[in-house]
Amino acid sequence: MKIYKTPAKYYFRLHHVRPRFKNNVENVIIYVASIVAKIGKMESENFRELMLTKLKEFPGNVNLEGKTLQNWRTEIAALFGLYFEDSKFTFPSLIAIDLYENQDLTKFFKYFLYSFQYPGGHIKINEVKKIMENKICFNPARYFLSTIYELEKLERGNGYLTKGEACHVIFNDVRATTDKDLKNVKKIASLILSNRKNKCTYDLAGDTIRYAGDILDYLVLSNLLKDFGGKFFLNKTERKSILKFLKNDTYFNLKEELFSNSRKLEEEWVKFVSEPISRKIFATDVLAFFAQDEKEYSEILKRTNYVIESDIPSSGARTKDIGDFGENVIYGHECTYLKINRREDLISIVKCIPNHFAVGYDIQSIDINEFKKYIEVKTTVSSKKLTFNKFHLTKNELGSAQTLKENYFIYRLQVIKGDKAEDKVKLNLRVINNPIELYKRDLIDIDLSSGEVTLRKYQGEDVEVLTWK
DNA sequence: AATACCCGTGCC
DNA sequence: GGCACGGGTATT
Repeated sequence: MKIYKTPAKYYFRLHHVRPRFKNNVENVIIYVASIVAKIGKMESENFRELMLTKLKEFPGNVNLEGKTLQNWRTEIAALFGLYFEDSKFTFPSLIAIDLYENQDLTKFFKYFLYSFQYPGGHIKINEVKKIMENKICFNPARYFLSTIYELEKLERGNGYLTKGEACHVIFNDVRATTDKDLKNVKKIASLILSNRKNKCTYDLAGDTIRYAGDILDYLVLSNLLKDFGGKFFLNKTERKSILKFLKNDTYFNLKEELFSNSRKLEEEWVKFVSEPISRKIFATDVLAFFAQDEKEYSEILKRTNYVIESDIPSSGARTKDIGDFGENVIYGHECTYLKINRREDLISIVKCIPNHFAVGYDIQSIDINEFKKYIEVKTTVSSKKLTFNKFHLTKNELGSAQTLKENYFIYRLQVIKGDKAEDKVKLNLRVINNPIELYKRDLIDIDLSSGEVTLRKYQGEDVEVLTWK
């Protein structure tokens, strides 16, 4: 057994900020994005203080040192670009606002990886200089995807990458990291194959493969790769997004003046990272979570009236969109509930209300005792189950909650796609009835001016999502 | 001197 | 073996 080492003359070790919340990255990011998006523009000094307070409030952080919390604050900003400062104020980035508005972590990781590259504003200027001196111009997600794409061609569809290969053959080898136009991908792929043929192993110790491994993990979170026991394969239902990555030849323009101005560098970087968001180049196709391959996916697509394997009656909404998907699932849930309880006569009363009516709820429904229900559906998309306990109600929704009282319901639906290839999509539903009453009884918090709801003593009622059989 | 990514080290 | 705390250390 030989250990493959990157040849010394090609070796250049790249690094990025190691998040100190890897196992909980989705929860932390959605928490921070919600805070900064809600604050908007704020004087930097006040913002820093507020952010430290909020990070201390994050579950498990009460006893952390001030130094550690400062590290959280700055590293979240540096790596994920959720906010940036000018000389006086701190602003939320577009990537944070988009996450806050759409509650879609899968999409968030696509945007993050689409732009994440070297050189970039996520590391210190002296590190950037070293990277420039070595002529590195490297978008790791793009390069990993291209390599797997090439391996697929070479191996008749059986293309995958391991963390060791990603690190030692790509991430730390300048033949890959200086390969701006992907001219060497074929050679890199062949090298990986010859290493496999020669049964080479890789040094997997601790931090060595940490950085490249993180990128592969983020690619899984963004639904572009599937992890089959340490072998990372392209997700066949995400062809369109993968092709966008392969075609992405935009690199960060590191102007000379940025070398002496770290704040400006950070600002330009966050702008650059957010730019694809303003062009809205990614959207999450929830149906893609339910299929294992393209064939299954196109079958699901054909049955546009249905979601999952079940025959949920459709509201007629476009089921590919997350918000519409959530409404559709809840519509099906309500109808099924009536059917199970032999009140099929009431099903025609269940209706989705188009958004432009702005009534402050998504679905009007009815219970078996003919008690009217007005339901606002809040949908999130993530890989792991979120413990996130904050959500936002608009002015209309708050108004409806106030006037409709016990008839008003919030259905919080989590679409959880999993992070292993064998994982099946799970739906998790929590129901909150009459939020204003819960607020008056001090069981939940509602900031009436911003509409932010925080679940505290009361976390909502767990309900099994019903599917039409 | 303070700040903020960097990263050694110990813990699970 | 992977991960995160909090000190390390280069930069502001």
